[in-house]
Amino acid sequence: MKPINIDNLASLLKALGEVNRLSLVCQLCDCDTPQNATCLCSCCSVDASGVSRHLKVLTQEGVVSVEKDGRERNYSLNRAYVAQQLRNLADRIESIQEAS
Amino acid sequence: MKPINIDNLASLLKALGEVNRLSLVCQLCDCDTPQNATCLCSCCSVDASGVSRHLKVLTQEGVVSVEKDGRERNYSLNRAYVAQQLRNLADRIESIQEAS
DNA sequence: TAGATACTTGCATGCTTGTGCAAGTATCCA
DNA sequence: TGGATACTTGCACAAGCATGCAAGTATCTA
Repeated sequence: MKPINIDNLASLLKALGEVNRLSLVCQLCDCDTPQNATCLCSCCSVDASGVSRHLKVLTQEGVVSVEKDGRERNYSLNRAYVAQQLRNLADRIESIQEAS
Repeated sequence: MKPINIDNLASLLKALGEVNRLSLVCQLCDCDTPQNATCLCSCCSVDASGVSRHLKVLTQEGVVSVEKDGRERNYSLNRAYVAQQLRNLADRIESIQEAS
């Protein structure tokens, strides 16, 4: 079983553990193309500056990626990375470890 | 795909997204028998009252279960539940949704 | 019964975090 | 060039959260 870096994992989970940020992630789940910040504003109850800040946190944690296009920033979900982190923890939780 | 209740999931992730709480969870991962609070104190850098409060949060979120035995409380990880929640989100994140 | 052990809880404190507003930067287009 | 659009950032503020200490409750044991 892979070792888990608790600090890193905790900050990823913390990033996902805020309602508006999780809403942003779920919104991006449902899109097969990158979305800009204005579009993403519609799914959560904060103003544009709040969304900007939430997206910054998600970017820093590797949850989303940004691509600049003119005056827009297009965000896409790092599906494989986030899913892998979650599954890694799920695996660790479900299987009793060897004391090794 | 199962619908996800964002509020509930966010509070579960928030509960897991604190370093000391995640340490407690990882500690419980490695135990095949319930552990009491004193024993769990060793794995995180807070005093007994802090551990007590963290375990309370984890209990309220369904992450762990308590069983009282005399003056001790024995905690065990709700492995199936937590793993399922994490995998459910991972599935949702990895598969592009139908607009349906 | 008295003291020890296991855990919880009230209180105070300091740090972090989410938020809106207003101002700022960058880019587009007429 | 000048205004509109897209996004970010500084500031202020309120609320939330983690923490230790000290006191409290519950249970055990000598």
